[in-house]
Amino acid sequence: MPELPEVHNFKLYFDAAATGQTIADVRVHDDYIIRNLSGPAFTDALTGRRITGSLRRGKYLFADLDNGHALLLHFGMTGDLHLYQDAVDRHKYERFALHFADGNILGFDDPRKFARILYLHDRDAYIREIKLGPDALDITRETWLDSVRGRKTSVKGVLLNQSILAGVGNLYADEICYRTRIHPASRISALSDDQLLTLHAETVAVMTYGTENAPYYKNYPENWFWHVWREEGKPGPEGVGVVKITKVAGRTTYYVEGWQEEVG
DNA sequence: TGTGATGTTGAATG
DNA sequence: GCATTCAACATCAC
Repeated sequence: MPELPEVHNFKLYFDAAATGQTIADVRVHDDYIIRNLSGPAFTDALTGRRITGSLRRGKYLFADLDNGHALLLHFGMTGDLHLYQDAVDRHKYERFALHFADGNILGFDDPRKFARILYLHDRDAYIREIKLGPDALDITRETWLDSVRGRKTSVKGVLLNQSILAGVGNLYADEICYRTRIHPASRISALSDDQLLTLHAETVAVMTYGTENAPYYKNYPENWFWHVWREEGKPGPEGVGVVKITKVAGRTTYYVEGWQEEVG
């Protein structure tokens, strides 16, 4: 689920469910995903706190607390939020839940346990520490060009690098490459400035479209590239080219041979 | 039964 | 120190 648009959706859900709420209790069922505190310490740190707001940057969602600290929610591959009132509605893979003073319960579900939950004393210091790049919705052309120049990796390797820009994941990266007709395995250094700017513009456009219209990947329009064209050897969209599956930057990658030309 | 999965990290290498 | 690559993480679903 969670690339930038999905996490944007989580933020909307979180704000409606949690902002302004006071945490009356925290129930931890499995503290594996809480990376810097034990379950009991996590409960101690959060109990009594009020949630004052949230900040999304890339795929990272930070909940701000009334003591100036913050709670990081990173959803990994399978993280999800679930608001409910009755304990019987708890989801099977809930790992912990915030119990609010008004009786509502916000569960954090994560079957695969790749999520990362951290209690942070200083949210901004943490963002600097992990060198999280500018949000993919906001990155300027100048910043993009500056941070991409001199790199030797693939186009897809750049798009997935959260220090260069935050928020693009594996599926959107393929979509962006398809739309720009750039082969994902092309060396970024082999692209012209025009191509780099096209890549930037399409990245922002796809992320913007996603946040506004398709916050959940299964709801994408039928003509979105990777959503439909996921079979090796199939003709590409509108009969152009042939769908190929390969690995780029360590991730399964779909592209259309004859439509996206590899350079460099 | 085996394989792959929307992500990140830390170790290894250049 | 920086850039890059890649296995590892834990578990489920097909």
